[in-house]
Amino acid sequence: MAVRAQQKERTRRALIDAALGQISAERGFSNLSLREVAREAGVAPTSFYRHFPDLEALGLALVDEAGTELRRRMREARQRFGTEGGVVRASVDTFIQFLIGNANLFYLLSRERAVGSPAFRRAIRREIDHFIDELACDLERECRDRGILMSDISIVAESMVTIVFNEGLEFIDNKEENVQDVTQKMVQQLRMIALGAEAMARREQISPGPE
Amino acid sequence: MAVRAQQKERTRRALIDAALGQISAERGFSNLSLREVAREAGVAPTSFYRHFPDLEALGLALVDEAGTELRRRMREARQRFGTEGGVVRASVDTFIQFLIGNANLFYLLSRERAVGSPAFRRAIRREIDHFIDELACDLERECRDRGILMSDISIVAESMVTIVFNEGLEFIDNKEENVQDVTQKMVQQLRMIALGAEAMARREQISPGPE
DNA sequence: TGTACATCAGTGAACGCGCGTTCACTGATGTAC
DNA sequence: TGTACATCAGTGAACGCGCGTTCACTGATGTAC
Repeated sequence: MAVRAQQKERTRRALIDAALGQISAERGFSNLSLREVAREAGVAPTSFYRHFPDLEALGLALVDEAGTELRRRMREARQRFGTEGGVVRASVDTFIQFLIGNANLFYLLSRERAVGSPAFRRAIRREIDHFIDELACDLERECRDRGILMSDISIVAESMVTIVFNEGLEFIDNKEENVQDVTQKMVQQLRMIALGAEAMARREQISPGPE
Repeated sequence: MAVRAQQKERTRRALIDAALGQISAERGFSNLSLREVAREAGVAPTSFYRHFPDLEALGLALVDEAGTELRRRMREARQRFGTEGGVVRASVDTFIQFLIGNANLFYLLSRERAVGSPAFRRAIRREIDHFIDELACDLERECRDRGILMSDISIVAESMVTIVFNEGLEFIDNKEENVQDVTQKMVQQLRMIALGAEAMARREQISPGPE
């Protein structure tokens, strides 16, 4: 059973990698063709069906891979961090490394979030929500450790992720920008949000009721 | 010369409207087909070429229309505003009205920003930059009027637009969310950024040099 | 106003092409005894 | 260990389809005199 299963897995990977390799600034996932993917993977078009019922299923596999890989990187970063500055800076650095090394996985999570079949969009949204939750969790811990009060941490995390995804997309789109500048710009925007959240918490402490 | 030019313009509009009408949550601009657009517009496929050299040219026309329409709306809002709260709230309301009434134009400006030909992406980026600049201008005036100090207004404006585009995209994707909730969420996030920018300006006043 | 010619938006037929999907088949791998 | 059968990943031929694009043409509108 081992040999056959291994070979099957190898072909599956080849299909996934082929699809991933064909995504670019010009072509989104929805522009891929089954035949082209199979060709790139070095198998007959019909072989595709031994692994996925259709292209959408492959898309879901790609989204899963993208989310898993991004989360893995961030988890690593979290272990490194503590020694070299706040969560925010460490996370931004890791994130930028991710999008440089895995531009196409990142495309999948950011650009394709709002186009395609409902299942596809839902899958991406789930990955992003995951990502936001983990950031919120880190932020909460950081605030507790440093005695900072912040308002609505989950919204703060959401804003931060939005900013970082957007800036990241812009970065891999214009190759001329350099890493330091993007990092700095992201950090500045995130700091602004963090400061805003603290200011908001302070206000709420003074007058807790709205209006 | 009048009749012929009018008829030509009518057909051109029909093509533009047909293309716009075929954009949806499931299909981006890059998934449109020339024949389908022509069919929807009620002309022969070959007629398309009397108006645009290819689909990309039509895409550029759509982007132009989207940007122009959005700017027109915001300009109107700016005249209304002053009586009923800050720029931020007025802008958010107008923006939400725009994306409800022109979901497909909004799709074009937000979702398609990072996919397609370089010229296409550049055109969209230009429209968004326009939008950011106008917001920055409003913010600057508002700050001056109310004696508020803010750091890096153009970055503030950029963050705000990013947040609002992203939240807007999420909103038209999940129809179940209601307008008040989205408005409130957007305003909260924008307020956080504004407060953060003020806090940053205060810090810079105290210790002007970085590091 | 009438006439002769020019322009040009819209057309239908035709092209070659790549697509997704089906089907029956092959042959290596796996399993039972 | 050897044999007979089952499984199943990968295949090549074939299908019908919609696509983008070309071409020569039509006939209404526009222009010059």
